[in-house]
Formats: sequence, C-alpha cells, structure tokens
Amino acid sequence: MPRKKTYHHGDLKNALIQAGVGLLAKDGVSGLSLRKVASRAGVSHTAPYSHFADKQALIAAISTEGFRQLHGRVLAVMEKYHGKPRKQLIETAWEYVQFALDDPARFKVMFSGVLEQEKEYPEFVTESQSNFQQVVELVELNQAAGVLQDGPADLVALSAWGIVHGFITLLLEGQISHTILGRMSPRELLEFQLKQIMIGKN
Amino acid sequence: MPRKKTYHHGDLKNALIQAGVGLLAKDGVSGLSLRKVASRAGVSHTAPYSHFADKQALIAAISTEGFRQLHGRVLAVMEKYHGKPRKQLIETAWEYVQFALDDPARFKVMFSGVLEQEKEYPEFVTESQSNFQQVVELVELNQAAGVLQDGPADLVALSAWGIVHGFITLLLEGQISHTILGRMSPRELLEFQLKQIMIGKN
DNA sequence: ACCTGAACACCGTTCAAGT
DNA sequence: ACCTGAACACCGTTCAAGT
Repeated sequence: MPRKKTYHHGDLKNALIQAGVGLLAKDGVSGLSLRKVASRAGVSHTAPYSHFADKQALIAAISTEGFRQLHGRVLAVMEKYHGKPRKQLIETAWEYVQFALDDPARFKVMFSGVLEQEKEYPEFVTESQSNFQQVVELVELNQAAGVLQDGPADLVALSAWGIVHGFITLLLEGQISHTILGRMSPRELLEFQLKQIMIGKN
Repeated sequence: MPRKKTYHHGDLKNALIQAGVGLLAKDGVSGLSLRKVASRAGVSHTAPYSHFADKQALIAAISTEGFRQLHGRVLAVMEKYHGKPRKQLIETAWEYVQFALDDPARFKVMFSGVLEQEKEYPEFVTESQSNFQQVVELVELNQAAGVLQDGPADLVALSAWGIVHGFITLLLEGQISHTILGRMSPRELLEFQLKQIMIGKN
C-alpha cells in the first residue's frame, strides 16, 4: 500500500494546483478564491501561503501547468501527422481550439491577462516560450513544404498563432454572430481562416 | 451659469461610468471595485445600486461606452481615407490596436470575458454587433477593390478581425518575444500580418 | 518545514430608513 | 426617485503559535 500521509498529505502544492483547476472549471475565473481552493484541498485557508507567495503565484502555477499540458497535446498531434505539414497545421490549430473549449476559464487565465506580473514567474515564461517555439517549428515545416509563404518563421508563426488566438477569443466571448455559427461549425471556420494564409490547393 | 446641482449631481449614472473608466486606467481590471468607483464619484458605496443592478451591470455600461467610442474612432478613419480601401483596412486596424494600447484594461473588459452574461445586456450586444458590421463593410469595400479575396464578407471579416484581435491579445499579454519586437514595431508587425490575407502588391 | 486560527482591511450586496 | 449607513457574508493577507 502507498506510504501513509506524511505531515498533511505530502504534496499539498500540487493538490492546490489541481483544486484550482477544478474550481476554475466549475466556477470560472471570478469564482476562483484562495480560500475555496484551500477548502477543496482540505486544509485551512492560510495553508496555501506555505507553498505560494500569494494568489497570483498560484495562478502562475495553474497557467504554467496548463502550458505544459497544451504543449504535450500539440506534440502528440504533430507526431500523429508526422510528415504531413499541411495536416499538422490544421490539426494542431484545432487541438488549440479544443484545449480552449475544454476548459475556457483556464484558457482565459493563461492568455487573457488574469496573471498580472507574468515576468516574475520564470517557469511561466519558459513554458509559454517553448509553446511559441513549437509553432515556429510547425511553420518552418510548412514553409519547406510550400504550404506557408516564405519569410521570417517567427513572424509567420506570430500570424498563424494570432489567427488561431483571435478566433478563440471571439468564439469564447460569444462575439461570433449567430448567422455565422448557424452556417458553419467552429472547425470549418477555423479552416477557412487558416486557408487564407495557406498557399495552393484548397 | 449651469443649473444648480439637482439632488446629488444630476447624472450620477454617467459619473459612475466615467469614474469606472478612470479607475480601470489607473488600477487595472483587478483594481476596479464598486466601492472605489462610488467614492471617486463622491457618493456612498451603496449609491451605485440606484443606477446599476450590480457590478456586472456597471461593467456592461463601461464596455458599451467603450464600443461606442471605438465605433466613432474607426468611423473617423474610414472617412479620412474614403475611397482608398487598402489604406482604410490598414489604418482602421491600426486604430483598433491604438484603442487597445490607449487603455488596455478597458480593452480587456470589453473583449476578455470580464463581463460574464453579456447576452443580458442588450445595449452591449447592439454596440458590439454594429462594431462587427463596420468590419464587414470595410471588407466588402476591399473585396470590390480586389484587395481582399472574394467569399462571404462576414467570414472574411471574421478572419480580419481575428487577426487584429489575436495580435492585440498577444501584444497586451507580453507574449510577443523580445527578438521580434526588437526588430519590428507593432505597426510593422500588424501590417505584416494583414498583408498575408491581402492580394497583390506589397 | 508545514499548517492552524485569530485578526485586519477590503469587497459586493441587502435592507431599512431618510429626503 | 435617489441616496445613506448599518449589517452580512466573503475575500486576500499577516502574524503569532503549534507540530
């Protein structure tokens, strides 16, 4: 059997992150309180301060964990369609969209400025950069295959990332009109957008 | 001379909206409290409830007012470059970016899901729709001029809007790497992105 | 080192009361 | 109709204390 609970339960830090993710999914960004997170993890409302400097630090940890997951999911898609850059582009973009739809509140925490002094959290910066690096590599594969236009890969990556991001923002905010969503699925809309920067056959 | 103060000062509702905008610019989204807004407007902390059902309703009013201003600014740019669709496209997009940079916190309130039940605020819905309509018209002008590809104007508008939006999100969140921003200005980056969906001469 | 409980300042919201 | 002040539940954070 697993070792007995240590002092409290050994890994409160991760338990708090998981409790935060759960609470976020349940109550949204505005429902995320440190006190409720602590209660969910079964500890007093001041216990989190043994592991996080403040609420922002917990948010940074939740975001960082989210970036790691997103990175893993995108990597799996890249491998699944290895050698087919065009397919990789569309499917990783779709994975991105699905990640956002799976847990909109967490996505907002990661990308909508809930975390205020992001520069102060080195792990957050590292993970978010390696995320962008992933997009750059994807772009390079597609440029080599003649699917995306030539030019500095990081700039083209910024465009592709921006398109997907803008689309997600508008989708999540319900700013895409009914007349559009009635006609096309999110997946079709995403492909329509990506195809505008893709070269060649549709 | 202007009429004496009525009961309190006649238009507390608008005074509260303005106080909110000011507080947002000063303290950011997380610093926006109903009590501070009331205090800024010189009334008790419960006075806002005479004009707004709750904090969300004040946020809706601030957003709606923001949409009206954005609409006006974009309209001015459209008129300034009347008859030059390509120029209109780039300059209105840039106006959009500037609007966001002028007051990032307000922009986040408008577009990053701080307002939670937007459907419940008809004026908000109206203004945000007329904003999108503006983009659709811009796209139609550019399609007629052969600057943007043909196809359903609302879908192409969604693409253009998404690109600008995604760019602003990444810019505001500081997610654009130093190596990119060291090379190009935000203005140049925006143009680079837009040119990827534009046809013809660069 | 990790956790608790009391305490403090701040918040959104309600309600009864005042003009 | 518009505004106030007391009250309540909830929040983030600090601190002294316990193991």
